[in-house]
Amino acid sequence: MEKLVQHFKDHNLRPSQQRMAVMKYLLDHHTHPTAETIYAALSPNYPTLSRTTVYQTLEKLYETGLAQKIVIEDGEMRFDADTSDHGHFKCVKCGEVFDFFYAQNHPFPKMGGSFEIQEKHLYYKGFCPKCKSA
Amino acid sequence: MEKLVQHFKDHNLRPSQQRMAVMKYLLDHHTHPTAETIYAALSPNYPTLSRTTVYQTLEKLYETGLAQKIVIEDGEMRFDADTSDHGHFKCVKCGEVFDFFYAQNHPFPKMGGSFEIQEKHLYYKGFCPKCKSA
DNA sequence: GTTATTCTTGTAATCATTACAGGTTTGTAG
DNA sequence: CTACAAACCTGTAATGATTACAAGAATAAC
Repeated sequence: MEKLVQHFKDHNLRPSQQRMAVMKYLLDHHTHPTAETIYAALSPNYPTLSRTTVYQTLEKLYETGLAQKIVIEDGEMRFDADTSDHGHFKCVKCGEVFDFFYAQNHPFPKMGGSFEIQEKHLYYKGFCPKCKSA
Repeated sequence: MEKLVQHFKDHNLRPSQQRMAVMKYLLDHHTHPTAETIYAALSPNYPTLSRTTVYQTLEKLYETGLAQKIVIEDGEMRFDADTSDHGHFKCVKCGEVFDFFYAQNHPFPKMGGSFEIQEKHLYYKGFCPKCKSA
């Protein structure tokens, strides 16, 4: 937790209640939540919390590298505090998003020319085990 | 073109002027356009064309396998008539989306458990050669 | 303690996409 | 050829996630 506070300070961000709460939620729930989900979850404990704050906080977390944005469906931006190299699987039936991991040195297609890659995203869509058998 | 007409008929879809025009646009322009882009491009030639028709048509093309949906940024659904296995690179500066291809047998991470994968999406974000040098 | 900066809040605006209802075209069967 | 039904297209209105904005609150610096 101290590392979190320090990370915020290193980026000229204050470790406010709201920011810490959002970040803690992301660290505790590896469910790739949307801003709305986080807002709904925190709202009871932070009655004055604003949706806008959640959105702004998530954007800051993304900008400073504490979280990654996951865009699989249009109009549904999810966030993940695990910024390590991994992929996502979204079940088209239940909507749940699963992580899947691979070797650090897994070979990914290279790009010809002088493209400068900053982010790499890999995701699958289909049926999760539970929905497949149902 | 006859194949197109046949494909439509095979899926109980009529090869209407509008559908053919949208499909032709996708085949002629490998720029991963959005519905709005296509609408703007076709509108002059089809003055009565409706945005809704473009949206509905693209959805049909997706459903019948004539096109794929590309979601990289939230709120920006793009379409690609090339449904073969390939990745996309989006330049964060100019916004252009580039294709990149890889071997058919390129190894992709497998998923443990009994997940049923229907779609695979790989994309990168960064600077394209032009924007990088600028 | 005062002042400036950063944060948070709530409401209003945006904008891509979808829902809907009515009119139009196309295919089919007599 | 005619009429009915199904599929289509259109325009407007609604939706819903996200962002803009302005004002008040908290925090840091001096």
